Amino acid sequence: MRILFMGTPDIARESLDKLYNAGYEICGVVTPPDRPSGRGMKLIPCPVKEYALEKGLKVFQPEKITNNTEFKDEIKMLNPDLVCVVSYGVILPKSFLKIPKYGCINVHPSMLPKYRGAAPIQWAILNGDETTGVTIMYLDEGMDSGDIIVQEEVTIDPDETTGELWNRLSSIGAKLLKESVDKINNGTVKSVPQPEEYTLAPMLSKEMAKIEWNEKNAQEIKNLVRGLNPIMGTYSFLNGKKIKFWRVQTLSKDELKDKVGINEYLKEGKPGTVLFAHEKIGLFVAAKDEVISVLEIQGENAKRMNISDFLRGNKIQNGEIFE
RNA sequence: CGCGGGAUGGAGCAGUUGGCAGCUCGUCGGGCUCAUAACCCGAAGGUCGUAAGUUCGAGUCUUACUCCCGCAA
Repeated sequence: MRILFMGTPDIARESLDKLYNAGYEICGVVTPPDRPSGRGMKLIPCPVKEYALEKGLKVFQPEKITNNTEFKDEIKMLNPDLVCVVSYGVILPKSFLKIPKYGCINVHPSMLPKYRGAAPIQWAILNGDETTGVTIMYLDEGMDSGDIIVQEEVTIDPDETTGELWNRLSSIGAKLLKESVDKINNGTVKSVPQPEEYTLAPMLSKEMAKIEWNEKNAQEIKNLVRGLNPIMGTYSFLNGKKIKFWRVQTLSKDELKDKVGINEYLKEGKPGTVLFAHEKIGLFVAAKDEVISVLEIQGENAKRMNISDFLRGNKIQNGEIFE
């Protein structure tokens, strides 16, 4: 079985590794072109390309796939039996999908048809879902709309971050992909069409990362923080400085009162107000309803650190306001 | 050569026009307390990222390098 692999990030790398180690012939690896990124605008190869180079696999980096006959001809020459796509980031045209004998299959980290699109893991956490999963499906011309081969559901821990869930789903995805390829290989594969009703998980936008204290309640803020960790982090301004929150917990005002006693801010602090700050106890900020306890934080030009370390060098007074 | 910030005891920070290296916390020893996010007394711990230069004298000024962070992608 000759497999052409297409993918970009680390979640894809794990799947590729699984197939490679299972002994399948990887006849080629397709990744997007290296783009200048990061500090200094250096060209940094994506994880999948890195892996492919390590293993001496043939790498293709087409600028585009639609209307790219040169690339399609190259792929036809490879004569792959199956194409496996994991987070490649581009919708493939029909003319490409028809090339491999067994078609193209995809690993999608959600329970399709829920969360079609670019950011299914992030949205599952942002929405505070209790479960999500991984789907292996055939690719068709739509976005994540093809027939389902297999799905596995997982529960989401209330404190789990996107990064943590991402890692778990990567492993499950790799496992399911390998099993699916096995079935295709021995001819026992079955698939069913997706139910009609679907939801989308669109790409995240930059603006989402700012905490709107007046609009979100404590649980929503917590979901935002863990949903954007470690993709971009959430931020808020304190005295004109951009502060990022990486990990927070929620608690009620009564619980905070039991912990630190009553003070004037706790009585009438508006959302965003620092209700209590102490290097040994923590940083507590008023949300619309309850209280946010900040556990991991990052100051301007600083690195991430736990709240105690941060408060040692950055004195925050009760009553200061995040906005 | 995309723009900018930073590197100072174990941790987080301050250090003014170059002139004995400081703060909070932690650590160790002692005291007080039923208790603590408590308090009191004492101690240890730094060749100030690396290399060179200016100077009587550099954490502080100049140059190069390494690593970290933010923006932008």
